[in-house]
Formats: sequence, C-alpha cells, structure tokens
Amino acid sequence: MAKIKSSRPSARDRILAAASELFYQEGVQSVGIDRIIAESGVAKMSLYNHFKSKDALIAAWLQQQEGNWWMWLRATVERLATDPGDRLLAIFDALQGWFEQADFRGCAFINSAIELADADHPGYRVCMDHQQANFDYLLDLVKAAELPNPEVMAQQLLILVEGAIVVAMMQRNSEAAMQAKQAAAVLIEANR
Amino acid sequence: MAKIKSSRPSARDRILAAASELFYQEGVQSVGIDRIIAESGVAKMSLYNHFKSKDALIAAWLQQQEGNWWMWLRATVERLATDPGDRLLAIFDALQGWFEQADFRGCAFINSAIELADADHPGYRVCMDHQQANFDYLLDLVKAAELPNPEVMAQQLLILVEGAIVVAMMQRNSEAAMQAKQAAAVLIEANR
DNA sequence: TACAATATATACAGACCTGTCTATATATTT
DNA sequence: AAATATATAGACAGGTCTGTATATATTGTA
Repeated sequence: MAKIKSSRPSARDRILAAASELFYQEGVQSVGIDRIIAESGVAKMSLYNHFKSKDALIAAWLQQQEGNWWMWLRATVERLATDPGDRLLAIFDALQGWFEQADFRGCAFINSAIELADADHPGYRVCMDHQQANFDYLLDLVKAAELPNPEVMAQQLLILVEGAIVVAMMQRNSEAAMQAKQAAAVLIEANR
Repeated sequence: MAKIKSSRPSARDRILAAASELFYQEGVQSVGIDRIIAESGVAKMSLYNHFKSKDALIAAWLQQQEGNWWMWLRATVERLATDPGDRLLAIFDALQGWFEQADFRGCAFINSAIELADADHPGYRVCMDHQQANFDYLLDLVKAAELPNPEVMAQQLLILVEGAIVVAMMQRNSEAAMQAKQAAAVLIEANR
C-alpha cells in the first residue's frame, strides 16, 4: 500500500537511489556498504533489514535498472517514431541522448557482468537476461517491419547497439550513436 | 641481455603469467596479490621488487597484453588474407577463433577500464590507447582498400568489432563474429 | 672460493570490508 | 495512549587486502 504523504522517501528507496548512483559511477566492487549508508543517510541495520546482503542489494539494483531501462527506451522510441522500421533507427537516437549525459559510463549490465565475473552471483543472471531482452525487443521490431531473416538482422543490430555503447564509453564521445545508426540503416536497406 | 638457459622462467615472467591468467579470468579487482604469488610460486617480496605496487603490476600486465594482441591479430589476419579489403573481413575470422577458446572472457582492455573506473589509474590510459590503436589499424586497412569516407567506415567497423566481442562474451557464444562479419561485408559493399 | 645480487619464507602493521549486536529512538497502528 | 514495528547510532568481531620488515637461502660472477 503506497503512502500518501511522507516528508522524505522511504529508507529502501533512499538506499537504492544512493546505491544506483555509486554502483553505476564507480562499480559494484569498489563501492562499500559504508559509502551507501553515508550517502543515503540510513543506518546500517536498516540496509540489512531491507537487503539480506550486499550481493542481494546489487541484484535488487540491477532489477530496478532493468525496469527503468525499458520504461525509458520504449517511451523514447515510441515518442520518436511509429513505423517499426523507423523505430529500429530511433533506438540509436535514444542512445545518443543517453551517451550525451555527463554521467554516462556505459551499460550497467555489461559493467556489472564483467565486474561480478561469477555466474552464480544473483545479479549475474539479471545482466544476461537484460541482453536477451534487448535482442527480443529488436527481434519484435524487425518482425513488425517485415524484414527477411529477422533473427540475423536482430543480432546484427544488437551488435551495433552494444558496440556503440562500448565505443561511446571508451571514447567518452557520443558520435558512435549516429555512426551505428547509419550502419543500421545500410543493413536494413540492403536486407529489404 | 636474454638468458641462454634457465631451469624455469624468471620470477618476473612467472608473476606476469600468473597475473595474466587470474586478472583476465576473474578481473583485476577480485584477484589479490596473495593469489598471484601462490599461483606463480614467487615470494611476495620478489613481486614488490619487480613491481612497485599492484596498480603498477596491472599496468604492466595490460601493456604486455597490448603487445600480445597486436602480434596475434596482425599474424592471424596476414595469414588469412592479403588484399586489404579481405583483411578487414579476416579480422572477424580471427575474432571467431578467439571467441571459441574455452577461457574467452571478453576484452581485457574493456574489462579493465570498466573495473578500474578511475581515469588516473596507470592502467586506464593503456585501455584507452588500445581502442584508439584498434581504430588506427582499421583505418589503415580501409585506406589501403581505397574505400571512401575512411574515418566513418573505420569507426563503423570498430563498433562491429567491439559489439561482437561484448555480445560473444555475454552470450558465451562465438556466432556474433560471423554475424558481424556479414554486416561488415554489407557496409563495405554499400560504401564502395 | 668469495662476493654480490636476487629469491625465499614468514610474520605483521594498518587499513578496509561485510555483517552482527545492542540499546535507544521514532513512527505507525490498535 | 499503549503496543508494535521500524529506524538510528555506534561499537565490534572476523576476515581480507596491500605493502613492509626481517632473516635466511640460493644463484650468478669475479
């Protein structure tokens, strides 16, 4: 049951907000529990009442990011275009806006999968599933655009999306988005 | 001066060999000094005599990897093709061989840049320079193949290369190499 | 063989990390 | 207003980490 009024966000929300900022900017390994409770203004026991361990907090953060990602991507793409083929290209416009943010530091799921390394970590699966969901989203749009070889096309677009993210992160430059978009346009046109 | 005979590799080489295996498989943050000296059979003081700190060891490892990467990539590509246009595509055949290795875990430079996060870390610059060198290599081949818009073409190919690496790592599957190759072929053909 | 450089084993200081314990305070609900 | 659940502050146990210190052994060289 949602609270109607409250002077400040709940302890759980403040923890997740602080963790989100710190985990994304500095990585899940480098950021300790003490930093998160200091930043969120929450007592350590409150954190451990809401999350049974740091690993569980990492997994919860990644799950929240997954929800945020799809809200943002779907809303942005649907705002920019309606035709499925145009929406495929609009993904790269959405990426450009993301890359241009001052705090852009790559994909939280790629970054966390690399950092965690361990496939048994509760957050690792969330990262894998995220990329599968990206593929599924591309596949839906490719099929809706009635392009041939939808699986191959979707996978190639996924490679462009992930490549653009990595190149933009490493170069600290958003232009990879438009170059990937142009490449995607060529691939789509050649495949039509 | 290189030694002619020696019963076992030098302490420095054993340290770098052990660090290479562990850093690549588990990440530079997760692997402690104690693991490296245990694996290499070297005393802790020997490690600190050869490298002034763990961060310096990470930087030295990355520099060694940079050398290995170019030896391997150039040799493989030159073995597979001679025409510059064919060599551009041969890069993706080389990648496929890499992706199929059982211990493949993505790009050491991307992974380390993500883990280190700090631009002031001595190893961070090596990671940045690596991707710039990849771009320069692609640019040389694109120019040798006399393709128009060489900078754009090289950047798009870089996005395909980095995207293939990330997708292959996340999916634990080498097929991204051939899909990126096919996309590269389409881009090159469309641009000719 | 004698000397100098390098490697070894081990202990340890100091910092940091996660997670727990305790005791007190603040909200929320009955 | 009383009772119950949740939050707070801070100490602390137990572990890990990097880097240093010390004292002994091994290697290469003159």
